[in-house]
Amino acid sequence: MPDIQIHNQLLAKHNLKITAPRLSVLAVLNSREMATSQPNLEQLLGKQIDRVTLYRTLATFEEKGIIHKVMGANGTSNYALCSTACTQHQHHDQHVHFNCTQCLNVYCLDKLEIPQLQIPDGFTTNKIDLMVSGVCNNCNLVG
Amino acid sequence: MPDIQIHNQLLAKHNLKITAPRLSVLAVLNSREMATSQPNLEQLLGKQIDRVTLYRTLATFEEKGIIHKVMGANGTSNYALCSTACTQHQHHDQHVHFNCTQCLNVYCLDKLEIPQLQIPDGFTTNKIDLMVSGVCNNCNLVG
DNA sequence: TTAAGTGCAAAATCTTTGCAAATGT
DNA sequence: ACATTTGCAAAGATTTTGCACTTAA
Repeated sequence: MPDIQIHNQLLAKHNLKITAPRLSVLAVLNSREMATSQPNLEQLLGKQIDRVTLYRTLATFEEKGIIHKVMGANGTSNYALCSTACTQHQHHDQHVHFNCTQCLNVYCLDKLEIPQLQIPDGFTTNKIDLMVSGVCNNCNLVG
Repeated sequence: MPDIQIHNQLLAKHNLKITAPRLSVLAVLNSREMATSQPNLEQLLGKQIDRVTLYRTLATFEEKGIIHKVMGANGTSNYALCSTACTQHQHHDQHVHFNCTQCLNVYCLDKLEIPQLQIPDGFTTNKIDLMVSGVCNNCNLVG
């Protein structure tokens, strides 16, 4: 099935109207195998979408569970398409992320599970983020 | 030894002049056993320090290795005094943090070590942040 | 004395809000 | 037709920069 149809269905499934800006955000995110920062998205989308609409689109998508937000080590938000396992109420994003300090890309290290932790009594856990910072594969090659 | 003397020495050790704003920042950070957000610091310091000076003070302290910055799950910066083990070039902050989604405080869970990870070939690791989000001790009692 | 540090004002960013026009269903 | 969504403009918030005045050493 072509991507465009998948995206149409995805929007329809969440009672969102199928509009050009939304489809272009999905297309860009789908084309990248890593989480993409907001400024980066803006650049990739060019004038296909207004800056404000991008903010609102990302917020809506996150609420609906279509994408999830990963915080970079520098405090910027990065966005990636959710796997089908994500729902509106529970994101399945429990793997390690890697934030390259040079290209700023955020990689999902799906292979690495987040280890079990012994949280102190009285504390309730909702989410665990494990972010490794350093230099990625690509940037190490380039030098 | 009284705190003020310790703080004087700390500043002197890093070739920083001993000034009122810097001492008040140290005093506040010292009085709190958890990492404190920038807006929170501003509030706690009141008009003891200009907002811009606070930004600059925190930046200087971080460079010198006097404090370290912990990113909250929502992307805001939180600051805490470094243990004596921190140097300018290497922060020893390799423990788990807990970010309460209600009071927004960031706790250092010193007891919990960050587990060893098998990072993929070609990637270089500089820093590992493990942030648990949820509801803390206190807020669970009140809530 | 003098280099470092501070505070104010102002610029540059980043993010949100209000509202009229456009658009999908 | 009508509620949703968009884009612009403008407000708000956050962070940085410039520069003259102050202060620690």
